[in-house]
Amino acid sequence: MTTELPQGGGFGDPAFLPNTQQGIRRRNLSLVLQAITAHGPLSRAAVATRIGLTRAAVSTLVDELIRAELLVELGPERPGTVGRPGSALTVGERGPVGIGAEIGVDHLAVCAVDLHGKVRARATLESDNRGRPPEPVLKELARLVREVTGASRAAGLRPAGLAVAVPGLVARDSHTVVRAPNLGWSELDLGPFLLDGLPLSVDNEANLGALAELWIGGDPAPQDFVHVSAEIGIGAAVVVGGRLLRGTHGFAGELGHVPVRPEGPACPCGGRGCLEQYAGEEAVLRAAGIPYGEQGIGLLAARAEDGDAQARRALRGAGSALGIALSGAVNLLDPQTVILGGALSRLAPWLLPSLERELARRTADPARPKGGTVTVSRLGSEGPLLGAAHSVVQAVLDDPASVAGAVR
Amino acid sequence: MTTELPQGGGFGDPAFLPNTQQGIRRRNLSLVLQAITAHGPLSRAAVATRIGLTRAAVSTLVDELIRAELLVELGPERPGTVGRPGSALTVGERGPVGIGAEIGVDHLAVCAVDLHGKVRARATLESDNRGRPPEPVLKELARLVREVTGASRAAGLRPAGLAVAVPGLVARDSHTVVRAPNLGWSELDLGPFLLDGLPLSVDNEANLGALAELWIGGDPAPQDFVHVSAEIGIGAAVVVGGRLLRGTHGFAGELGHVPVRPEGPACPCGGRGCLEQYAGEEAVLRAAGIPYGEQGIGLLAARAEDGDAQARRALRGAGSALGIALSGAVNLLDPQTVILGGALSRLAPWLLPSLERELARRTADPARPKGGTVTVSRLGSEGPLLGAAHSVVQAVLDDPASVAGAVR
DNA sequence: CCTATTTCGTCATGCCGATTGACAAATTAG
DNA sequence: CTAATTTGTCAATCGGCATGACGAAATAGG
Repeated sequence: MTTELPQGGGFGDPAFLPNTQQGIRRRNLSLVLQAITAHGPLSRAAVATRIGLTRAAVSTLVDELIRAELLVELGPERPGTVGRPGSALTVGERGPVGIGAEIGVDHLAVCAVDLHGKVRARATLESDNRGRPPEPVLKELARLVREVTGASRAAGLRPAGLAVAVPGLVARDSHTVVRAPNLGWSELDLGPFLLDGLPLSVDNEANLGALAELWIGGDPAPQDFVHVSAEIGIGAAVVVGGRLLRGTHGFAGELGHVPVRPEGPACPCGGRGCLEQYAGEEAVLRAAGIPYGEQGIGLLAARAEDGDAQARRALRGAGSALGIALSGAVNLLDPQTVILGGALSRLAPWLLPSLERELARRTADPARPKGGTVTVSRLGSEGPLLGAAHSVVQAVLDDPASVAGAVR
Repeated sequence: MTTELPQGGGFGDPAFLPNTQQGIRRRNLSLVLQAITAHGPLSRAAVATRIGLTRAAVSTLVDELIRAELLVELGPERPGTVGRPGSALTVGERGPVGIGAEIGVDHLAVCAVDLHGKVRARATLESDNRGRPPEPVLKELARLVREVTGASRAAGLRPAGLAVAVPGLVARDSHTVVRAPNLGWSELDLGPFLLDGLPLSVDNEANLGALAELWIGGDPAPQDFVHVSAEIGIGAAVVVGGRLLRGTHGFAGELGHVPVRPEGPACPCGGRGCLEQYAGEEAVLRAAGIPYGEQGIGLLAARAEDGDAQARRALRGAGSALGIALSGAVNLLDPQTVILGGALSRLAPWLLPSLERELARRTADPARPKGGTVTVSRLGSEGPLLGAAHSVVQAVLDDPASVAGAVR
């Protein structure tokens, strides 16, 4: 029998540490490192007051993190106030990096992100992966990963883990893709292809895209939001208190099947009038008079930009439907913001007016300050890839001892 | 400047403890106590393996908790296996109690709950509080509180705090009722009336009702659920990972204004076709041919029980609308269960069939095991009162040191 | 019945790690 | 230039968990 508390799995879900001496030490290392990554260069004294420890205690923790190359000393701060200026600490340029990978329907991408959140290396490969057998795709991806890890190591960086974003459902705490309809994959264990020494985690791309918003989406990054993307169907990811809500069975975020008009057209899911029937890729393209296919969304964006009335009408309709569905979510969750990500960020200019109108009038509670604001992701289609890499970085921040390893 | 981490407010939200030696001690005391309250009588060894500490460490923690009268030793366990049997520990009968109070539109109630979750004392007063000025109501409530605390002390119990459930909106981390439409109160600070030595917290009754389900609702209690109640409007409380989701502005759970039919009847909130227009008290009573008034719900339940066709039809319709709105929530959140609480639990027999039908067909994802199950609260209208008392108990469990105080 | 085995609770000891208090260093205020 | 303030570090201390051994209390097996 082991502990009863929530056992973290995958990256980004901090593992449970018992309150033993070593556990405390590890947590304190994490607190110091997180304080410094989150709030720019800080002195030891500033860290100490922030996390509630004494300066002396922080000093020893910082020493350990410096030895592990996770922190570097920048030297004396600009003295602004009375007293001896502190010595600024920041995360190292030569420490660990997280490797993120993305398997898209028409591309493969890999990147390395350091503790600063900066992309330090990347590799991309255009290739139509729809219906292709998994083996060659994964071999190509493995090659890209080796390329990026090689470049990272050459730059003095240490890859700390690999996270893969997949357009499909992934079994919790496993490397197995349960089903990825757009790729035509199912029940596929990625471990054999990608496990070469690096810790591996696999997750859904919508989840990772949302986590990217949480970690690098804004300044300050929102902690409670609904992130809507439309890569496969219409997915939403709900982040509450800085934590991704995955749902009891891992199916949270099925915004596409929220009812918009209860007696609307039948949906393959068994319901009627689901959001996907109004704002799904297929429905919108049909309304815009564009054949359903590979380049549909790009074509739609181009036509809307050109002022094509039919395309714009289609997007207005989709925006209204999204607004209706999201007003339910906003009423229920009262999030800080709603973020349009993925392909939706490109279409946002034409979706937003009708979306915001519906949302505003349906969430105008007498006591509510104002209807939740809608923002457009700055990350766009980069979200899942960056989120994957950052999930590895986050795992390092959550437990620096695991990567500092046997450093003295 | 103090710490940056989430600072708990009110009961039930564990305060942040820094990772100092004392902080560890306090957390470990809490872990020991929580393990024992949650999982029946346990031996020291069982607790140790559960929380990941050594038996020796647990021994000292248990000693401290016994000195504080929070734990008692029951003596040797029934030996079932080889080895010396452990000494069973359980929470004391003579320790602290949480005092819960409820201000309803037609009654006042106060109770005392011990660490076992048992009600040890209670006092109730029927009185129509609609539109009554707050002062006399609160004076009566204060009298009931004194009655219950007095009875508790006489029984050797120590009241550890007072939590008040109010049918309205409460400002976060304050004692101030922002507005309680059914009572006709607004901007009222309860502190002056109820602060007599006991720590006070005030919260919305729907929130406390949901927390009651979390703490004493079932065996095992669900950790992720949507709790629907219909005391003022139609409120829902979302519990995720054992934590109540309050929303950025504290307005989470406004299920009543989730759109059911986007072009339906106008709602005072500014939207159209909100759930309240179909399943709100006023709408249902009108559909059932019952005048809107004090005893409306009771009358409705009675008629439905008698087989009144119009009443049953009204409830069927409300059930469908609830099912549609909830299917949105279930698709988005993938909760373990949906709980019908408060007044809805009385009406459940006639709401459930249509509700479950809508819910099942709209959440039948190919990959989803089954549509979320709907359960009816066992607590019924007792939920908020019990939840209030339990929120105090929970605060004790979260930081026993705070109440153990200067014990040796 | 008696012994070996297993598990429990406790004790003395040790060690890890945070706290305490003091100090030199580096800055601003006056 | 002095006083005041803040920083980082050091030595000493102390709190608190780990370790290992012990007696106690049960079962298993001959």
